[in-house]
Amino acid sequence: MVKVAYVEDDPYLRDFITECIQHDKELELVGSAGSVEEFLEQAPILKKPDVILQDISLPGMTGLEAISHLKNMFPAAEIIMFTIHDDSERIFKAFCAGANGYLLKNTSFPKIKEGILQVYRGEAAMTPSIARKVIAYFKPEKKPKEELTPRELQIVQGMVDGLSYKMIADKLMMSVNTVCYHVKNIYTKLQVNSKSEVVAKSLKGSL
Amino acid sequence: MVKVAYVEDDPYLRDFITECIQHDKELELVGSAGSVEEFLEQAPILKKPDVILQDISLPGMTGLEAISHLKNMFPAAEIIMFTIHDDSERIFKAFCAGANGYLLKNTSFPKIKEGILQVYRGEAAMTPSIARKVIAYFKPEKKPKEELTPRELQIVQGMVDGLSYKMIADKLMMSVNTVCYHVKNIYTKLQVNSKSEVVAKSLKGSL
DNA sequence: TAATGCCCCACATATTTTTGTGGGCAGGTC
DNA sequence: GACCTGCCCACAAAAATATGTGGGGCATTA
Repeated sequence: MVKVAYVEDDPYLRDFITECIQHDKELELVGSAGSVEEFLEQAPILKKPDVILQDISLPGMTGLEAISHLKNMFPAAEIIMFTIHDDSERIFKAFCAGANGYLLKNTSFPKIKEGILQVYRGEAAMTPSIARKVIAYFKPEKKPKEELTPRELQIVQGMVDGLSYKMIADKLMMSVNTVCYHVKNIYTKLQVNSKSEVVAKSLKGSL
Repeated sequence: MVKVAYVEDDPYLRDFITECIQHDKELELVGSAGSVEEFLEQAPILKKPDVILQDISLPGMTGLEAISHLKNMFPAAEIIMFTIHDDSERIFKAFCAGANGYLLKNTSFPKIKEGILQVYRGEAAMTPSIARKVIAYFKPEKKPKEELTPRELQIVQGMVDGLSYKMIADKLMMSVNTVCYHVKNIYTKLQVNSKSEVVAKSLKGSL
């Protein structure tokens, strides 16, 4: 039996989901609250949940803010965000904060259960359209208007690696003067004025 | 009918999956090959696939290398990687290269079909254990053994923003000498020797 | 009290980076 | 041929960075 807790301020939805959980042979409802504060109050007397289904829009503390508190109170519990919000910012914040699931509220209960079992098994659970946004994060940004030449890209890589011009020169078998020559062209193309700006731009923009 | 193509060198698996596709009322097999090269040869005479199921380990060109070629040949097609490989490097590369699905080979055909329909709808499809690895990417790395002080963090932010020491000094209302003082401490704590290394470390490690 | 950590500042010097000028070569295009 | 692009190199000088030394103040802790 997977022990599940659920934090949700909409009483109708909370009743519906808790009923479904209680009637499921593989799940056990161990807690339910209309706000994070209420749930954290109950926490000391609850069986420890394996999985917490966590709404985001709540009175008082938001579901996102709740994550670190929940992780403190129940270190072993998996957290699934359950919400109408599908913006990348919230998705990103939830996963960074420690959630391992993110389901939209139009998800059927069988799919919710599937997600609960997935995170319980150490996997992740996402509504497919959320997954799409997650992997969009990895897609390279549009290239700068003026592309860097192969040699320039090598210089940039040396910068990112923390090498001085002398070290880049040694590595690429050229003179320090040639490094300076390429650096100047790179600065013009990227519209920057310092080495650290190149590094920052490179690491942020996937050159 | 969703038009599906499948590239797979294992003939038994290819036969099994193609048979399943051919017998499914919602899917239409429009192509099948034992290697990328073979598939690209057939391409001009194929109906354009909506979804390409793409193995990674292949004779000749790998499935990862194939992605850009496939995107060129079939710009509108969605690509699902279908493979035994579950390492983060291949996952990362596949999504960066343009895939929107990544399913492991132990996935049942009904789940494969579900993934095909998901990407066809503009969503993403991932085996849940793959999804876990994807969101692990967002988890903050462990903090450095020695934490930076509040003032040091402000200096680091100035570096990341591409500011010179003089500009950081102006912004934080201190002298350039004080900036140098803090920079020196930062370098010792982070075990680096240059500004660009701090920037790189900061952007890679979520200080 | 002393020790420690954080913050602040000055000065000095060596090294590195930034920017400008000048020169050359090779390959491709018109 | 002339022109463009990319690559290579040198020299010069100003600015920025890196590193060392010395000094001070304040708060906390033993």
